Amino acid sequence: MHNTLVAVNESTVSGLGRLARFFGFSEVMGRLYGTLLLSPQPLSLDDLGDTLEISKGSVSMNMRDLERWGMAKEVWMRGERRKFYKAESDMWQVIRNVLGGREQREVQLALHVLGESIGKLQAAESDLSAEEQQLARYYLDRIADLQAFFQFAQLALQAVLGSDEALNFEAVTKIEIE
Amino acid sequence: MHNTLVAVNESTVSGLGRLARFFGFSEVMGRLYGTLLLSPQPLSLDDLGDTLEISKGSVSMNMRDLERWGMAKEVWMRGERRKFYKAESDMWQVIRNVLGGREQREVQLALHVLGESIGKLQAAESDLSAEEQQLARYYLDRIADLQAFFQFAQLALQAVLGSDEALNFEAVTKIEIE
DNA sequence: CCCTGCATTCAAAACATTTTGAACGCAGGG
DNA sequence: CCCTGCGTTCAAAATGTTTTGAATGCAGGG
Repeated sequence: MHNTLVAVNESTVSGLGRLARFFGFSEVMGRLYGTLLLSPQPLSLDDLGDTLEISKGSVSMNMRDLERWGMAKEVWMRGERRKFYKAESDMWQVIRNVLGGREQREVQLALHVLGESIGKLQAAESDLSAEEQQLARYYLDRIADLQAFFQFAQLALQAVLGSDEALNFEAVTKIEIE
Repeated sequence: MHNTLVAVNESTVSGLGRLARFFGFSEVMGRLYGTLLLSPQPLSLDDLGDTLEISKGSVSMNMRDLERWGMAKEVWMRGERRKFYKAESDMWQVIRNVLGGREQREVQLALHVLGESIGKLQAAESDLSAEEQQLARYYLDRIADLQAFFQFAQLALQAVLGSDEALNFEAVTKIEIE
């Protein structure tokens, strides 16, 4: 195949590997996604393993993750016993999958823990010495800052996730940070 | 110290450790930041090492990173030979430091590489067989999608970074994704 | 009901990252 | 000019993660 096509393919695949790492996925996942994205035809697990020079086992496991995240889909090829995959090429869909799954969970967990901490500190107030009360107030201030950050993140996520086709930033234009 | 204060401290510190991992930093960085954030007084390297039960070397290296990212600052304590640190408690400042440094670099690098790929494909077009030309067009479509994603990310980053005190999402309300 | 061609699993190996602590360097005090 | 107390460095060790490939499972064809 032509030089240029190979070079562009490689730099795109490794760029997507990099992007995957950046988002906390494995690099191989990104490379598999890139390979599928640049293939007009669906590819089998063997195709993918041969192209990227990784073992069957690794392909299998990483493809499972790609499917879990909605980044690739199985395609049935008539007359074929093997599994074939194609990339989910709607970027915004992929982004929504990731944000709506992992990131949203993180934010909600954080807000839950912070809320609990505030509750505990308020409930314990009468048990505390004067010195401890002062520290408790200090903690409450810091925790309120963290809470504001995560609340903002939650609103931003909802703005992205709340739309069907496109992102809707108008929903967050109202947010004010003092 | 009171039970509740200890518990809240621990859950906040480990939550910030988790958040740090999430953003691609080391967990210890997050824990150091959390410890400083919840301390009304600046802390020395030894204080930090004792509190978190990590070695001097690790404290030293991680604090260097925290400083590099503008998450902690050195504080001069009169009559003290040791270094003391306090957390940068303005969350939005911290966020801008991280987004403006690491993330922005990533996005710009990606846009650069994608632009180069497009250029190469266009320049090579006349060298390609009919079949290769078809593939090149396919590549150009996929790459244009990636480009749109990163351009969007760039605009979003600029909206966050362009403001002094607060975030300004109005700057991105105009963006349309088809 | 066996055989074949795949996909999946998982323990071990390879690899990568983080942590440690001993050695070193440096500044300030005496 | 040495001594002390601290910070930093860095190679080795500990730990964590990813990859591999042999074993296993499973479905469909004959």
